[in-house]
Amino acid sequence: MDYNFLEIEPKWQKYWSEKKTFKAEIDHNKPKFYVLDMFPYPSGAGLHVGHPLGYIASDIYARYMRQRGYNVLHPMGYDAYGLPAEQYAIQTGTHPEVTTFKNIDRYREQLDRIGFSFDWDREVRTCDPKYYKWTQWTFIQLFNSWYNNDTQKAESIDLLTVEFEKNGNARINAACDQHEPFTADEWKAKNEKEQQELLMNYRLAYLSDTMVNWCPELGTVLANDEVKDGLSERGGHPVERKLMKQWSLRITAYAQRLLDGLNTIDWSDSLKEVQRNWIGRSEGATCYFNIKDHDEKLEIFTTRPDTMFGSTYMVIAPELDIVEKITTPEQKAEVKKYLEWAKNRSERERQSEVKNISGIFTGAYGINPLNGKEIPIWVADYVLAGYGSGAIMAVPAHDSRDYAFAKHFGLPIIQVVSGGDISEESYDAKEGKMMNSGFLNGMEVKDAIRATIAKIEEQGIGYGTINYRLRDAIFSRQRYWGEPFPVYYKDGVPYMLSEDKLPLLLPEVDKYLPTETGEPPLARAKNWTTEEGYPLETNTMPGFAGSSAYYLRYMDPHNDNEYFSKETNEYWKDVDLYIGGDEHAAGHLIYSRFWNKFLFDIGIACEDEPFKKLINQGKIQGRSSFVYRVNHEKYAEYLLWEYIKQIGDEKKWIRDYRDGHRKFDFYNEEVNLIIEIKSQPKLEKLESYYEEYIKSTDKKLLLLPIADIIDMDEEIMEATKKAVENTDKGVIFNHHEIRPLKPIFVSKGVKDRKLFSTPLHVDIDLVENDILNLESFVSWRPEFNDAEFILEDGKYRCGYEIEKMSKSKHNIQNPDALIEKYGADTLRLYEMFLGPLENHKPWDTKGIEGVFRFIKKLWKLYFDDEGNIALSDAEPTKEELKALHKTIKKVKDDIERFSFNTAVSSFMICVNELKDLKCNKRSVLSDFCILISSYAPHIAEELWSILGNQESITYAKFPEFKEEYVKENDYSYPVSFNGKMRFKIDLPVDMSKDDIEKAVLEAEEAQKWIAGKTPRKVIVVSNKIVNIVI
RNA sequence: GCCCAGGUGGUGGAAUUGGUAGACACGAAGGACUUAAAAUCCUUUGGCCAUUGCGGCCGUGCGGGUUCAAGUCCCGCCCUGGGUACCA
Repeated sequence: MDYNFLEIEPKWQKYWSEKKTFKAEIDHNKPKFYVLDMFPYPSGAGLHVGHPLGYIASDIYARYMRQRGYNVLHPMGYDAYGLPAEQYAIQTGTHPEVTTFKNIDRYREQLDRIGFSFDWDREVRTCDPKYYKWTQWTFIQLFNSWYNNDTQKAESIDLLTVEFEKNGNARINAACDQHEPFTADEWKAKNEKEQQELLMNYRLAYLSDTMVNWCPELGTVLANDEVKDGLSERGGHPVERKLMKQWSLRITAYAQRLLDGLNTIDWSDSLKEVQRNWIGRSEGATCYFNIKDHDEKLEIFTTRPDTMFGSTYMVIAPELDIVEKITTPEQKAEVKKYLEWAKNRSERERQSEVKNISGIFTGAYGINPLNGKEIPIWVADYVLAGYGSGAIMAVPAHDSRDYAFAKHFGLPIIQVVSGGDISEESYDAKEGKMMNSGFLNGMEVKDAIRATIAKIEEQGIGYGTINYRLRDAIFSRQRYWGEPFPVYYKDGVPYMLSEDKLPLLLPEVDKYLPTETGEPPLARAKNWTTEEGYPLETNTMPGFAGSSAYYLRYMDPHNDNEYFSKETNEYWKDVDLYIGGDEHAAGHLIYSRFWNKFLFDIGIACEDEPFKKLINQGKIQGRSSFVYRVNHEKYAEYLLWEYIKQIGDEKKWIRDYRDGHRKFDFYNEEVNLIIEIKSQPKLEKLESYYEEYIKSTDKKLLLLPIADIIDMDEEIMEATKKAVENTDKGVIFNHHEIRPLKPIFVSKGVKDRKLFSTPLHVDIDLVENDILNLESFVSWRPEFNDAEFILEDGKYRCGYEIEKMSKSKHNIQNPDALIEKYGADTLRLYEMFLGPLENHKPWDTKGIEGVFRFIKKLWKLYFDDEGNIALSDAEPTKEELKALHKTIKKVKDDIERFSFNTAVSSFMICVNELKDLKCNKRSVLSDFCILISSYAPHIAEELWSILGNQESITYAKFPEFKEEYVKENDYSYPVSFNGKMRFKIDLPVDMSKDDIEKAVLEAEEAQKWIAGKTPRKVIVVSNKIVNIVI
């Protein structure tokens, strides 16, 4: 019987699906284990080989844990809202749901062919009303909550209003935009609208005028993590700053908890680092500086209060209102000009520009509270309005930006921390003793920071504080294809729908574009109002809304009364293993943690952190192939240059490309060489053109007519020749190597190829081992029918480069084709064998053959030469047991430390050994079958049934490792001399160190190296190594 | 600039706690079987020198150091990839 994966694989996929083998149900007799993949956005292109990488790894882990006796939850679903389907809808009128569902079907089909052990009964789609009902529900809860900094958790807004009635806001310490104190009476005096407006400052989901990233091209705002380098992450369109009324989530309230939580979870250091940077905590002090001749104070934030004595000027961000208030009449005009200029610079301009130093003096002076010195106040756009208070005390001696600014405008620089030279650059390190700093002198920086904070607190002019870079998450999108907000407006004030009205269904619209008046597409919906006629919100939620808590919904996906039941949540708790790409490090993974913490606060979720262990699988990159097309012009130049090298000293020659005319490509003192190219004067002008030029120069003229290799009219050619011959200075140069006008491709190794050819992507299917199939190439690109190929050793060798997989690069590897050729088991094993899961690695199909050979070898262990099942019930030999148990240990260890690639090689080693031992023992092969079943489930199921089992191998017990089978009597000691391994000697494992030393020194080989000398030292490490120092 | 990860044969990678560097594969070369091809099997395969066998020297980006012993630890550099950027 041959290994026929085309038959085996669909057979077992059908079996699993029919028997619901992977259905997970609460079972209190078993420990739970939750393995989750980041659910995919179903794009139109389908899966390529990079997608399943993480899914295969998580599937192996899930299957392994089932065999270890865990109750495994391993669900899959779809992140179904997204821009591509909407863009397609705008172009074609097709409802995004139609496109999305079609893509989902295609994804499902592809996923099914790889043999994943998902519990498909739990599938969720974010665009399903039954699902987004709970996204809307959570939004209502966020709206109805505020964050209490005293208790460090979200609390009900109703309790807050009760407190306002009683005491005003005096005793409330909230994460809040409201700083003005008010009394209970003042609160009660407010009308409904005013109260609502005030409460908006407290709510965790709030509506406000916010500076947003507006993308005109996409017609929507974007979150900070959706903008890269001033361009939209999707589509790469320009993004500008704009003030708009938008829903936001007060994620900043959770900044400290999001930071602290990182210490409790098992994520990679680099990923935690990304999150820490994104949150951007900095400790420092807030301090108020008096302004000379003004009642106003200037609030500043600094992380270096210790350097306050070194502050020689202050800077305010141009956006701040206080600028106008304090500017002196003399400076008014200048400042106004500057503010105007700063305002009109777009965000992208500001970012892409080489750091220009700009700023203007306001005429006002601040007073340094520690030494009473008057220091000038400047306006400059290197200070950002959005961070801290938008104003700084500048300490040029110890901050590089202040330093550059001070140097530029000639402001004083005073060193206050010793230990660095500030003549060329600032000394930013927090090390050294204080100087020029009054009461701080002689202190270490750390102590000085503490002392300064104590001092300003004592004087009541400041306090120690913490700032975060994290911004609130803007939650409105002006799009159609997203969750509608459960919000209506009464008198311009937003109210939540009652929960029994959920889900608020996404309405039908005639077009998916904004309205003529610029309103979002939902404004096109008919009767988009409540029953009472109040208008509904026309924005929709962003992509991260639906993906922020899908892992919780998997626990109880069909529950229409609750998000998920308490029972299911308390059983499944949190995700034990989460696998996905690192592109979500700053977006999804922060939002999810925030969302989860909020649900935890309101008592819905029982765990504070959602993802205990997280692994980022690396991207699989494509390996593009290239052919090198000769650029005729450059080639001619190259040949010419080679010629020059032959005739003389090339150093005297200059290559010139000026004016883009490329008339005088090479020249020296006596001669101009001209390469005549396509773009030349009209025929009638040509003769006079050259004659004029020739007259104007004393030099000799060497003309290279390359009409025979580029399109040059014969007449023009003649005219050119004539022009040259009319003078006595002209020479016509003909190079014998110049080739006819045809496309030319040079093989990779041809000398100086880079100088005259340009690489061109070639479809990877036309290339094998970097050798191009010329016939297929020409039929792929008929326009190169008459092309000439410059070969090496009779072959055309292609170049290659590792790049992102994409259609335009012709390097897409589709898993379907590989599954047809090798089967899903081989694909699974190969993707794991490629390298460590977390590495980015190039896809290269060369290696898949080796894995396929291995699978076939494994299959053959169960059969004799005639192809009949041949299994023996005899006792396994010592060697067979050793091979098996070595592998059991290795595979178990490797899976548990997520080293999937090394487990595959230990499978290979084991099969090689069993094959050499001609092992056909049922017990050994049976255990091995279980070992490999998580990696290659189809072949394992088939062999498992051949072994006589009736049930699926899914719940077979993972074999137990027995030390006794791998124990050896002897260990082969490597013996090294001065650290260099010289020979090996077999000695009993339990031999004493003294005896080992003796035995080694007496060994015949040892004598050669000792060479009569006395060893100075002998190091014996039991069952490891012996080192002799001579 | 700053932060993080990494640098090992022709290629992907292995070496888990400082203890035999290059496991396992790919590719390449040679051979067996075959009319031939495919498939399969066997041998060799880090570099250099020696080659009649024995062998020897060098070698984990570079330069130092610690150690009986360094791919692994420490110091200083170089390079690659990623994140981030007037965040005070």
